[in-house]
Parts: sequence; C-alpha cells; structure tokens
Amino acid sequence: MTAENKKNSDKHRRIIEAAIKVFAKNGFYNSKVSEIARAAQVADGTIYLYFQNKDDILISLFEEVMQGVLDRVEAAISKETNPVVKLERFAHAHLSLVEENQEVSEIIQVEIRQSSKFMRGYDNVKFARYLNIISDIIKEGQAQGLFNPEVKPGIAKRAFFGALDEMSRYWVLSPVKKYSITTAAKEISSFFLQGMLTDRGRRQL
Amino acid sequence: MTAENKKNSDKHRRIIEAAIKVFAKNGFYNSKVSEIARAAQVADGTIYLYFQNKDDILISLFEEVMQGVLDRVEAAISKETNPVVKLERFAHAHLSLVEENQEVSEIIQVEIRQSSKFMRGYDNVKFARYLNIISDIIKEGQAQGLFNPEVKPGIAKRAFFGALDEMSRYWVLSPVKKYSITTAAKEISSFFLQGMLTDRGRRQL
Amino acid sequence: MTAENKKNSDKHRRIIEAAIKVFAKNGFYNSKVSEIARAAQVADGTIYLYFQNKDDILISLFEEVMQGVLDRVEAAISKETNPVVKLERFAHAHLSLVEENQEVSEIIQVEIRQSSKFMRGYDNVKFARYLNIISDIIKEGQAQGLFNPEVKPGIAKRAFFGALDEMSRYWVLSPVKKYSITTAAKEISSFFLQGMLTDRGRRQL
Amino acid sequence: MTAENKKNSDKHRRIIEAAIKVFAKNGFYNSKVSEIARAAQVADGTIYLYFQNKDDILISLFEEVMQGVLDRVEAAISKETNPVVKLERFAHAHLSLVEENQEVSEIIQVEIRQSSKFMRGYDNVKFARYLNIISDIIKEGQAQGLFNPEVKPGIAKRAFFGALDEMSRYWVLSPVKKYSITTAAKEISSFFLQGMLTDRGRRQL
DNA sequence: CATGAATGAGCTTTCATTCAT
DNA sequence: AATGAATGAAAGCTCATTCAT
Repeated sequence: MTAENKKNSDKHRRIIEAAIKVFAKNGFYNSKVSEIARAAQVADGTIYLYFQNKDDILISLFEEVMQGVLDRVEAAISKETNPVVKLERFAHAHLSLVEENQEVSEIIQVEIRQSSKFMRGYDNVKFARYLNIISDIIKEGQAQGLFNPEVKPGIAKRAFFGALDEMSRYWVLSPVKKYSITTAAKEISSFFLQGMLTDRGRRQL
Repeated sequence: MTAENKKNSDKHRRIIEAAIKVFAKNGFYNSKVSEIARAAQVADGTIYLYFQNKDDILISLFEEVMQGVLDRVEAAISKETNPVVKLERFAHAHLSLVEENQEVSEIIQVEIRQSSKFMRGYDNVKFARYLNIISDIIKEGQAQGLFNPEVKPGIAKRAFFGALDEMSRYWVLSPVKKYSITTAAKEISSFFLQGMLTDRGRRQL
Repeated sequence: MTAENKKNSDKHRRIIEAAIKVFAKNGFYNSKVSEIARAAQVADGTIYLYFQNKDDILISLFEEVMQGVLDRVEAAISKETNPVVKLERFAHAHLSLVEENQEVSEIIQVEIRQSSKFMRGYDNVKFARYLNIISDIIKEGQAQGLFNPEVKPGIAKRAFFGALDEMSRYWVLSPVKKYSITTAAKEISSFFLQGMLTDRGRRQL
Repeated sequence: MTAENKKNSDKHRRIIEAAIKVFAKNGFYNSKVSEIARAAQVADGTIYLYFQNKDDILISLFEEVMQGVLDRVEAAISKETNPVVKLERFAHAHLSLVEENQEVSEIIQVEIRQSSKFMRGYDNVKFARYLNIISDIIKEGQAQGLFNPEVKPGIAKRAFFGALDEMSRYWVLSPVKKYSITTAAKEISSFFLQGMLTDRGRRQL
C-alpha cells in the first residue's frame, strides 16, 4: 500500500513537475500533452491514469503549488507576532518563492488570470486563502491599534498582493534583476505600512 | 482612396471590436477566427485582408486599446500639476476605465501576461509607457521634495500598477462590487502616498 | 443558388457514395473517416462540412438508401392491383436491389441491427414504412378475401421481410449464387402464399 | 489438474457471462475489455489468460451460445417424428430461447451479421448446423411426401430462419410484446406450412 | 495463475489559413 | 476587396494489450 502509493505519487509528481516546465516554457495552450509525457518520461496514456485531462493537470498543478506557497508563507509569519514585521515577512517570503522557482511563478502569473476563463466553476479556494493571510495581518494590526482602522482590509489585501505580483512579473520576465529581493520586499511593504500605520504604529517602528 | 480607406478602417474597426468581445468572452485560445468574423459580420477570409493572422488581431487590438487607455489617463492628469493629485487621478482614471469597459479590462488582464511570453518579438512599448507615466509622477514629486527621495520609482511604478490591476481583476470577476471606484482609488493611492510622502509633502495635504 | 446546391450535393453525394464503399468493406467501426475522405477525394475536414460526425454519415447514408429502396419498391408494386402478384413483385424488387447493389445491402444487413445500439433515439421511420408496405398488401388481400383473415399482418410482415433479408444475407456473403433472383423471389413468396405442404400433407393436419 | 481446470473454467465462464451482458448492452465495438473484466470480477490481464484477444471473446461466446441453442432445439425436436410438428417445435424452441435470454439474442442478432465482416476466416460452423436442422426437417418431409418436392430446402431453411429471426429482433427491441411466443411460433410455421391463401385465393392462382 | 499499471498506436475532430470565384 | 468552401496538419484522448511483480 505504501509502496504502491509511493509508486503512484512518483509518477504523479514527475508529471506535475514536467508540466511545470512545459507550461512555463510554452504556456498552457501551446503545450502538448505528449511533450509533458516525454518530459516526465512516461507514455502519453499514463498521464490519463493520473489526471482526467489536460485542464486537470493545470488545476492539480495549481493546487499543489498554491499549497506549497501557503505552507511556506504561513511558516514564515507564524513565529512572528508583530503585524508590521509579519507584513514584511510576507512580502519577503512571496518574492523569495518567486525567485527560487521562476517556472512556477510564470505559470501562476499567466494562469491565475486565465483561471476565470477555462476554470469556470473552479473555485480558487487556495488563492482566496492566500489573500486572507494578508487581510488577517491587517485586521490584527488594526486590533492592536497599529494600523489605521479606516483601512479596508478587503482592498488592502488585493493591493498588497497586486503590488508584489506585478513586481514578480517584472522579475520573471526581465533577465536582469535591477533590485534585490530584500530591497523590493522592504520597499513594497514600506509603501503599505507607511500608508496604513497610525501614529502609535509609527512610533513603534 | 479616401473612400476606400474609410471602408477599410470600417472593417478593421469592426473586426477589432468583434475580437474584443470574443476574446473577452472566451479568451484568446478558445476564440475562433470564424466567431470573430461572424461577430464583425465579415467573411472569414476578410479577416486576413486586414490582419496577418490570429496573433496579429490580438496585437493590433492590444495596441489600440492601450493607446486609448494612455490617451485617457494622460488627459486626466495633464490638467493637474500637483504630483499627489496626479497619482490620485491616475488611480481613478484607471479604475474608471475598468468599470466602463470590462471587456477591455479582461483582455488587458490576461493578455498583458501572455503577450510578453508568447508573442515573441512583440515589444510591449505601450504598456511600458503606461508604467512610466507613474514613475514620471513619482520623480516629479521627488524633484519637488514632496516624495521621499529614497523611493525607487522603478519599484513604485510596478507596485502601484499592480495594486490597481489586482483590484480590477477582482472587480471584473466578482459580479457584486463591494467598494466604489472612488473609494478604491482613494484607498490605493493613499497607501502609496502615505508611504512615499515626506514630512513636507504630508504637511501640504 | 442552384449552382451552389449542385456543388454542395456533389460533395455530399461523393462522400455518401464513398462511405457506402468503405463501410461495406470494413464495417462501420473499422472504417476510418480519413479513408472515406480519400475515397471521396475530399479533405478530411470537408467531411465535417457536410456531416456532423462519423455517426451522422451512417445515418444519412441509411436514410438516403432506404428512401431509394422505398421509391423503387413502391414503383414496382404500384402498377399492380392483385395482392398476390404484389407480394411476388415486392420479393423480386427487394432481391433485385440486393443483387444490383451488394454494398448497400451489406450495410443495411449489419447496420439495421446495430441501429438500436448506436443510433439510440434514432427512430427508424423509413424502415417501418418499408415493413408496412408488406402489411398493407396483406390487409388488402384479406379485404379481398384472398388471404386468410386470421393471419396477423404485424407478424407476417416481419416474417416475410426476415425471409427475404436472410436470403439476401446469404447472397451477399456467398460468392457463388446457387439460385437466381427470380427463383428465390418466387420460392419465398410461394412459401408465404401457398405453404410447403402437399395435398397429402394438408389432409394429415 | 481437475481442480485447476475447474478453476479455469470458472473464470472462463464468468468472463463469457460478463461479456454477454456487456456486449448486449453496448455492442461489441463500444464494449471495453476492462468493463468485461470488471463485470467478471477479474483483472484486465486475466482475460488474456483465457482468450487471445477481444475478438476471441466474441467468437468463444458465440460458439458457446450457439452450442446451447443447438442442444436445446435438437432436444425439442428429437422426440418428434412428424416433420410438420418438428417445424412447429423448432419455431417455438427458437422463440422461447429468445424470450428467456434476451441478452444472448441481441448478440446473435448483431454479431451473426458482423461475423462475416470482422471475423474474417471464422467459419460459422455452428450456425450452418443450426440452419441445416431446418433443411433436414424439410427433406424429411419431402421424403415422406408431406412437403412439396419442388421446395428448395436451401432456400426454405434460410427463409424460415430469417422469419423467426426478424420476429425476434422486433421482440428484443420493442419493450411491449403484442404477440405471445406461442402465437408467433404457430403463425410463422403456419405461413411456411400452409401459406396465407384462402381456398378462393388458391383457386384464383 | 493473477494482477493492474503502463504502454503507445491510432483515431476523430477542430480550426487557422488559403484561394478560386 | 470580399467571400466562404475547402484544406490538412495537429492534438487530445482511448483502450487493447503487455509484462513486471
């Protein structure tokens, strides 16, 4: 049973990893299932033992990647209690992930936008949870009187994510990185923090 | 000749407009040239008198749409001299456009991400110019001593655009808008302004 | 319009005729659409301009063939008033058709049986009408006091058709024909009209 | 060895019986080997320990079913000496079988027709023997002076079988049976024995 | 004997693009 | 310029069959 699972998850993993490479290189629609199969060193038909169809590969890939991102970001901020630092950590963790795993980033960049199209009915729960980590931090900061209570967490979480994401996009595309991860993370969290901090929060810095 | 041109540009325009609708509905890869032709009330073959191929429709469409966005945003801020207000105006203009023309928004959302990857050789000049409007405002503010000189315009412009864009994405997808355009625009520019303002800038508000 | 129709029906006809050949040779499931296309001297894609899918080719073919059979059999018996002769004519017309167009026969042989399977929901109106020609003749004969009034036309029509059809099957399959069309037609209609019993046999009953 | 054989024939039987169900439901070409395996509660690969390939399942199934039919029909007529009664018994036995085992019937209906096509080289000995039971009865009747000596047994056997078979086809397909087995069997054998003509009709000839 | 995961050839269907009219 | 019928390459997916366990 364990051996069987291991065998299974081996193929499953190999296919996912191959798909990441192939999708990142060509985009979803220009990728052929046979190319993924070749990259995963399995037969074409084997793909369909682990995934329902091509779309399912993307969705599975997405779920898996997002779970990894969630786990890592949550680990990065869990040790921290200060919302200000949490936000900085979040930004840093997000951008680090992008840097470490450009292929995955590229896919998310493109496909998160397409999801609404071809994943009609696919409820992007994982992504929603990711955004809510941000708003939770903000609410926490507001509860502690550090963040401006008038800030709307629902807007701020998207703005913050959007800022990080667009920065990532630039990185993924441009071969040369003008700014370091740390610089960018600090810079971006700084915009939002300065913008959201109360006087008390400011004094605390 | 002029009559002919007019006729030409009529068909050209009809095809572009049809393509906007069709691409917005189905996404680029799930859109058929024949569906665009039907929507534009021309024959399939006619499309190829005005565009080299399907990709070319998207690029042309994109250029045209971006030009419109550029024109409009530039008009919105040109009357204004204060960089602070300019940034607010930019945010408002951007979000207004999204609200008014969701189809165009959807396309920008998706295609901005795909274009750079899959339209090899397509240099997205218009989009670069759009981002530079933001960084120009920031530099202007820094020159006037209103914005923190340490802020990196190259990061800030992306962060600002990303924040607006992610907000737009949310809007385009969610049928119910929780926040008004004006609220969102103010909120987002506020984050960045509070974050970037110098003491002098702050006093000026 | 007429020219267009002619052109259309030309391709349509060519595809149907090619399909008859190919289906007769290989059977429906072992026939490739591309083989039909080659036989019809059109491109693979062209098939799909005239038919919805492979199944639709068979259904259309079937309808068309049955219509031809109906027309011909009706013509053969329409001049005749005597039900006895009508039945003989029917048998002869049916078997002549089989002899003249073996390919069509083979398809009907097989596909009439499959229809219930893969043409679920396809109501075989033409075939029902064909059978009813037989029962109409029988009813006519009964009204004229020539046929036994206790004979059930609903059973007799099927029995008569079945007899002819099985005879056809044999012919289509066996390369050498032991009996002529005329002989077989007479023989079969004779069974139904007079039975096989001798006077002695009859008395014994 | 005997135990092993028993085990073998158990699996063999289970597979055949599963195949009857599956083929009857979907037809041969739309049936998957894996579905038969599931229905037989064996592994896919196990099928290939007992049968050479999918075709072989059908042929074996066919042989087995036909043997059962032969046995039963022979039993039904063996006790009888009168050819007239034999023919009636044959008809009744055939239709009873159809009624009792519709799945088997459906398969014979379809596959008897396809066999010649896709089972190239498969000599349908069992079916030939079945038909010859009919012609033997007829010859017997002719020898006894009960049947018209001019009747060609080679035609008559096919006509008689065809009549019964078409009647079966109707039954298998139509959910509601208008006529009872006994009625139909009597009716059909009556056609062949006595014909449909009245005395008046006979005189008119 | 039995299993069932893996294979990969093969097929239907789609659709961007062409070109005769 | 405009048409739209025709093209045919291309790809997703299926499933009979195999073979390592």
